Formats: sequence, C-alpha cells, structure tokens
Amino acid sequence: MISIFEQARQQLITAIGAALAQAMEAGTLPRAEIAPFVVEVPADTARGDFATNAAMVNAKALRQSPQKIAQAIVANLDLSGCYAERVETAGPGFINFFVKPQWFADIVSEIAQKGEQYGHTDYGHGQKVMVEYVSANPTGPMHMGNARGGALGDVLAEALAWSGHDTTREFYVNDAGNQIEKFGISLEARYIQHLRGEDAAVLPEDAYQGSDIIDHAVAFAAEYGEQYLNCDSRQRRDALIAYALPKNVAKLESDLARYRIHYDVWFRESTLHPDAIQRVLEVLRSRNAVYELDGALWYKATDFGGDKDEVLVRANGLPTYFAADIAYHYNKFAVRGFDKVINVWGADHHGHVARLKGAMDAIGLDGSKLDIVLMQLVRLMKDGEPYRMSKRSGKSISLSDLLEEVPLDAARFFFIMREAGSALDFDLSLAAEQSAKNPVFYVQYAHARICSMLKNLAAEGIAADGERYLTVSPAALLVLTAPEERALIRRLGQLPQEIINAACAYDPAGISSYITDVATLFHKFYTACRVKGEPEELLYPRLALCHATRTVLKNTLALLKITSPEVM
RNA sequence: GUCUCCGUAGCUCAGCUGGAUAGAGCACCGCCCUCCUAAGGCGGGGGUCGGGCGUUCAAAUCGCCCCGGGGACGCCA
Repeated sequence: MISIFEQARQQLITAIGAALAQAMEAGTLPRAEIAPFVVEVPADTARGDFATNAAMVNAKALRQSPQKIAQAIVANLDLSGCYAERVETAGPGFINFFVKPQWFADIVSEIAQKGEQYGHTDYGHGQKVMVEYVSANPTGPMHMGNARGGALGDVLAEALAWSGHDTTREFYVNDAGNQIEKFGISLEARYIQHLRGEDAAVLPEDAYQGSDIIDHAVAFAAEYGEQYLNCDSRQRRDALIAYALPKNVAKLESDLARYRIHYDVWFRESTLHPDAIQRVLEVLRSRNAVYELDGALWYKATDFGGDKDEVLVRANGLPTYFAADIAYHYNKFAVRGFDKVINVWGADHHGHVARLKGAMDAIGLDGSKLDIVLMQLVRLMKDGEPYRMSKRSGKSISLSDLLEEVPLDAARFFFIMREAGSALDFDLSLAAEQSAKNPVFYVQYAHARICSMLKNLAAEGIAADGERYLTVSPAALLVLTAPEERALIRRLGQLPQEIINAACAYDPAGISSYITDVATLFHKFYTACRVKGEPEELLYPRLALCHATRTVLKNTLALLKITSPEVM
C-alpha cells in the first residue's frame, strides 16, 4: 500500500498520460512516443501542490509549443478519483495541480494509524540485499574513515530494510593473508623487545607501529613469560596472533556496538582459505581467464574491462587479497544467493571497483549486481590544523577516542550529513565544543518541544491518554488549513518516499536534510499556530498534527539510530 | 600520464536523472517571550554557481576543453 502522498502523485502521472493519449486520439496533438515526465512538488508551493513538466519535455516530439501541449493536456484531463481537484498552466509550460483539503487530512490520519510503522514500505519486495561496511582490518583500532563508513553503511542498510528489502549487514574480517602475517611480525618484535630490550629485535619499517601492538605483546608476556622466546619464529608468531587477533576482533565488535552498529554476519576471510579460493581459481582457469607468468598466476583483467592484468597467486604460492576477494564475492552471490551486494569502501579502493566487478563477470556471475559506494576519506582536523591519523604513527584518533570526545548522536548525524562522494573535514575541537549547535540538536529539540506540549496538556487533563488526538477523524482534520500546517503536513507525507530514495540512491544524506526540514517546518508551525487554549475543534486536530510530527521525527531518528529525547 | 572525487554567499555545504526569482546552517546587523521549551521564529546585507565552448525551448545541473585542490594507480589490503 503506497502512501497517501504517493497516491496523489501516481494518480496524476496516470491522468496526465491518459490525457496525452486522449488528445492524440482526438487529433488535438499529433501521435508520438510520450517522453518520460515528472510530477513533483514545486519549489514554491503557492504555484501548486504538484507540478509536471509533461508539456515541456514533449514539445520536440509533438512539434508544438509547450503552452499549447499543456492546454491540450488540461483540456483532456480527467481528475475524477484523484486527490488533485484543480489545475492551471503557467510559465514556460508547467501544469500545476492543487489537491483537495482531504489529502492533507488523510496524511495526518495515515501517520496516526501507522505509528511506528510509518516510513516502512514494501518497495523492495523482499529482494535479498547485503550491505558490507567498515570491514576494518583486525590488526588495530578503527579510524575516522571506519567511523564514517560505519554511519553511512548502517543508515543505508536501515533505509533498505525500511523500504522492504531483505537486508543483511556484514563485516568482512580480514583474519588471513599478508596483513595478518605483518601483524605477527610486529607482535613478535614487540614481544622480544619487551623481554630483551629495544635492541633485541628490529621492528620492520612497514610493520604496525601502533602502541596497541606493544600492549598486546606486554599482556602476552605477562601471561606466557619467556615461554615463546626460544622457540621457532613461526610458532611464536602463531601464538601471538592466536592471542591478539580474537581480542582485536572482540574490540571491533564492542566498539561498533557502542556506535550502535550490530551486524548479522561476521564473515571471516580465513574460512575461504584454501578451498573456496582454489575453487574460484579453478572456475577462472576453466574459463580461460588466467595465465602463468614469472611463477605467479595472473588474471586477465584486460579481457574484462581492466587496464592491466592482476596477480592472483604470488610466486611464493600465496593468494593475493584480490583472489580472496573474488572468492568472497563468489560466496556472496553464488553460495548465499544475494540479489544485490553493496560494499561501502574508502575512495582509496576505487581502483579495485572495476577489477572486482569485472572478475564477477569473468567468473560467470553478474558484476552489475555488485555496487560499490565509494566514500571520500575523512580529514581529521584539530583547531583548524590537519591531524595525523595514520595507523602507523601510533597516535591516531580511533573510533573509540572519537566517541569519548563527541556525543554519539552528533557523531552519527555528522557522518551522514555529507554525501559519501564529498571529502569530510571533521574538526574535533569544533565538534566537541559546538555540540549544542550541531543540527542534530535542532532536530531533537523539535521532538522534545512536542513531547513537552503533550505532557503539559495532559497535566491539564487534555487528552491525557492520547486517545482523543490519535483518533481525530479525517473530516475534523480539515480545519488544518494554515500555510504552516499545510507545509508541515506535505513534508510529513514524504517520509516513505524519502527512505526509498535514500535506499535507491545509496545516499543516506538525503534523510538528514529531510529530518532537518521537518524540524524547521514544525518550529515555524509552532511559532505561527497555537495549540493550547484553542477551542476543541481546532485544538485536537492540531494536537494530532503535533503527534504526527513527533512520529515522523521519532521514526526517522530511529532509522538513523539517534535518540529522541523527550526533554532537553 | 591514466582513473576518480571536488570547486555554488565571508565559512561549511544542499541543490546536479535539465525547468518557473540559485537555497540552508554558521558568522554579522535588527526585531519577536504578560502566551504550549528563545537549543526557536521573523527581517536584512551578502553570488561572474572555478573559466570557456557546445547541446537544448530551457544549463549550477548534460558533453568537450582548460584552471585549481584531494585521492588512487603494488606479486599491499
């Protein structure tokens, strides 16, 4: 069941299409293919509740002026059964529509009826979608890029779920391969240094330099002493990895949980080694997509849109990250049967996008089912100065550090405010200092204001149980005619579509501007229209509107996983 | 060099599947609480939408070429 807002829009699309066909039938317009047109809310709603460019986009095909086409459409328009009741043409050929007052009343009723469910749709028809995000290396703490990817991926997954997709949230744990080996080497050096002094071991330049490595080594030494000092290096590294890796993964999980991110699946790369990887290599081999050179196994990326070939198995016999990633995505599609897979990656991985999609084609799967959201990296600033955030420097700001300094609600909102494709400057001092000025507070304030009103009125014995304003009839709601009331209702009606848009465009940023918009419109309504003290026939409809606004704010904040305070 | 993201008000950015006078927040100036939360509302100043050419009835939006800035181009992940 589509929303009341969308019903009005869809009715118009149908009616306009019919009117064009009718005009052609009658000979008023020449016969031609109808170009796609849009029906949308005009920037200035004084012009109309909806507007269409149908006449203008068809001017060329119909070889007539947009104004004439508009007139022909209007002359053949049948609005019976539509929310729209009045139409006029304007400007260069726009057709503007005005809806019946009933439309506004029905939207408020719809929200009251659906309550917490308002905003949910079955748009996706249960399509099986996976969102894989963060997937930070388990060799150290998460950085700001992970924090941004976490918020973006999580809200995207929510939007997909709300819009009727069967959504799986997944974290890919890179617990195998080169970086784990490097992790072991780093731990080993720190362990030996801890027991035998700085000069007893050399920490390679490309090793992990962070203090967390030292902490692990020290804790390991406290537990096992010198037991691993004289054994085989392989054995020592394995013991250190076996000790530290689970701790790191647990830390990732708890940090993310604190950030309100919970995954459905923690998928371990190690489960792909070696069988699943061998299997995809076989498939590629059978499809003639690989060759051997210099002792390594190469993938013919150039046959599948790549600009150069890629190594799958190194001369030393170890598979590359890329080989594992092909096996991983083969698993997502062929083994687990996802219809759509969305990966949220840092923009530094952009070279990997075409490669992986091409590899899906090469392996006989459909690369177009794989979508990558590339996120420009976060530049961490402090007092206007760039702040080093390299994992190696050892003094980086981690996700848990961030949450110490910035309110959680603000951090989540801040990260989704900007679309993924734009670089984000996150000024720590600013975010911490000006937290009260963060837009998230503006939105939460609107929610708290409504709660306060409802509470005050309840204290005076008005609608104490909420029944009266939750069940105001659509007919009684017709009194909501003030421009501020209408503007607010119009926007409230768009929540389901806003969520669908965010899900389809992979752009959670739209939701943050939507909710800010709703807050603004509520504050304007609040200033212009009183509730308390008005006669009952106006008081209750306005209370119903307040409550509907609260529902929209609360539901949208819930989607963003941001709290809805009742008092501020 | 190739690929990619970005360039819109003093600052941070929306708008970009083309549409009717280019928006918001912050900052600045001035108003509005005997009245439901002033963490709010109203008004004001402030713009060659980086530049040029092109497509179109219509370009901040699409295409091409420049200019300026970030990022990626490993038998790393």
